[in-house]
Amino acid sequence: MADIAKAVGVSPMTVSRAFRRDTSVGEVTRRKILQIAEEMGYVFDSTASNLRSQRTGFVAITIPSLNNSNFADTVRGLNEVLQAAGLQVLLGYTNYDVDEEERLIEQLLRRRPEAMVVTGGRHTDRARRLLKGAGIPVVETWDIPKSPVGYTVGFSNADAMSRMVDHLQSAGARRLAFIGGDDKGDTRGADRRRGFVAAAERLRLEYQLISLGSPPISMREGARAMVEVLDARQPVDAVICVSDLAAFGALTECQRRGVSVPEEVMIAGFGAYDIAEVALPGLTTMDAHSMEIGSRTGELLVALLRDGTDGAATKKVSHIEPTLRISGSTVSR
Amino acid sequence: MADIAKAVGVSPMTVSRAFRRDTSVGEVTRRKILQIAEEMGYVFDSTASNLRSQRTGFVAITIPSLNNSNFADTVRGLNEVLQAAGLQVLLGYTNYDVDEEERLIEQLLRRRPEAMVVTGGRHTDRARRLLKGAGIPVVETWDIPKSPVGYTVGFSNADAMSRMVDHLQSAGARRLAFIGGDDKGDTRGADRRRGFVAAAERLRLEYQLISLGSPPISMREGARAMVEVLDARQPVDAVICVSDLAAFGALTECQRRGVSVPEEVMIAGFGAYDIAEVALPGLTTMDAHSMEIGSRTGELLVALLRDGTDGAATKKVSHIEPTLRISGSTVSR
DNA sequence: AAACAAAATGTTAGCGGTAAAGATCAGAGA
DNA sequence: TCTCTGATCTTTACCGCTAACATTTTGTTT
Repeated sequence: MADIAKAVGVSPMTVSRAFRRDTSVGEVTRRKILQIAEEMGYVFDSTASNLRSQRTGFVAITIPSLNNSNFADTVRGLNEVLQAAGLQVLLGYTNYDVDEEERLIEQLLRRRPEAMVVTGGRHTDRARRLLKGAGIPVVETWDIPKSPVGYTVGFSNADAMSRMVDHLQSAGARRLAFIGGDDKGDTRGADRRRGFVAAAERLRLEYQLISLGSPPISMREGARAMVEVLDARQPVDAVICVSDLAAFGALTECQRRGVSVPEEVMIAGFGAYDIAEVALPGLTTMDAHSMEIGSRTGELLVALLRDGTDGAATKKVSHIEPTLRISGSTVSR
Repeated sequence: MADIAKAVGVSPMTVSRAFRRDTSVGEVTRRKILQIAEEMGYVFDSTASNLRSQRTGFVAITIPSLNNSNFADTVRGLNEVLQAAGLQVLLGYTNYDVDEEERLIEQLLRRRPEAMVVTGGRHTDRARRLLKGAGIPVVETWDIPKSPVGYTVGFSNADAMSRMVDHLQSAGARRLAFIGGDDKGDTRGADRRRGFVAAAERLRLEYQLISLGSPPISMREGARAMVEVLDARQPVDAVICVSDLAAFGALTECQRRGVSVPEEVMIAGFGAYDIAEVALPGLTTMDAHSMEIGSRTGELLVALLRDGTDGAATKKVSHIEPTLRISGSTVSR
């Protein structure tokens, strides 16, 4: 900046101002400064700016896995809003592990983000302490924790699954199976299972639980679990899967065996992946509005960072109600 | 740090040292410093460290879309390697637009990343200038550009598609169709089409090109394109799609109409998405090793950043040969 | 005990921007 | 003509850490 200042014949401070929109610099001067800067191949150095102004323009987010298109959609929704507002997303990847999450949160806080987004409501004590002590807005997504750290943008996985069971019951299913991962790490999956069990008992339906390995659950594993279900002694009327990927795997396994869906067995998924719409028959699923979770979080943060935390118009909890999408895999036309 | 130094009774420099592993601090002192820091709720400030040491630990990457699971896999592979090496990925999202890419590259360079990864080999002149002038390792991925900016980790999309055409010809196809997006932005898609056309002409096969809208191409659009193909006057033996998603859409459209695959029409995709393996019949596809592109890029960068650019053992171009995965959609069992 | 090497710690001076407050200047109004 | 105001620009100091170099402490050898 000093070099540019010398070349243009102004003070470095004026050059600094020229690179920001909000400040008062003569239009002629600004243009000349930017032009000379471009000619000199100068690229503004945010690291210095960040330090002095104590503002980084970072928003950090931790997600379990980028592999999962639901979370990828959330990141996409978030990034779209934040990138437009000039904020840079810092992405961290916990691999469904709360200890890894804690490490990651600390790493990310060192970068002095202006806000922090985490997936889910379960964290280590130290992670909670770090988040609370950071003095920045914190948003927990994809869940409605009992005792949230800060803001929440999400829904109840248990309730959503409960509604799915209601649907299957009204579609005529009496004997159910739930295909999901183990409890370790994936709280959302575990919540869905809880919701399933609660609803099945409430409605006095027979049910069984098929547990796969650790998440993320893929299509192949869904197919593998369906083998187990179909080979079991007691028959089932409907299978609910933690995700549409598993559900699609289950569906193909049925087709491979000539088991007709939904006549002999109904199949439901979760997440409204593309595959649910395109599969034949279409998969009944619960649309959690993954992308909207991200964009709503982004909008919340942009508002908070613009107006300050004391802005009146900020609810602590944004509920995003999942939408049940009924399709051919649970209802025959 | 000054506060901690006072509390422990050492100089701030020693505190600074205690937070880094490489430096010489007495084991007792270090432990005490870290303990007091934890008690005081201190979180290391990277922004200051970055400025003074002129090292940020950032690696920036631009990708067309996070929506596309191939690119998401690449980011995952990259992030896994870099996160393990203590580097933080800065993600930017170009939306298949070179002007947006240019803006993004400038934004990212302001953060002073230590390396930059871009997708594809087509950039604006200014973007090339920025990349070359940044004085950091640059890697272009998912392509083998004629005049690369720096390093390359990728493959020839045209050659890969050409091999796919060879396969279909040897499987008996004589009349082909190619389903892809328009040329704007998606160079990889355009390259695949070029490869298709070249191979079809080399083998003297009849062919037609079906163009969809702008990328990313989804399953639904694949189905829509297949309608066009099946309704057309001239029949085809085989359809090649730019991606497995479109191919799966095309497959379901065939099933909806009772057109048997591969007997009446063969279908091939690209990208080795999960769906290719699980679909019934399985989709013949070209595995571009998306995740390996990311992890290889990560390893290259870690090596470069450790040993410096002048390290002898660094080839400029890493070719990752795609693997043809033949499945039921092009060969009947 | 002297001599020396290695390990541990301290001192000084920035890294490249910008907050805060002050200085200058052109044009408007009295 | 003079004051005043807002726009434009400058001065000064410092953000929180660490490179580079200086110094002290500890341990080892003869």
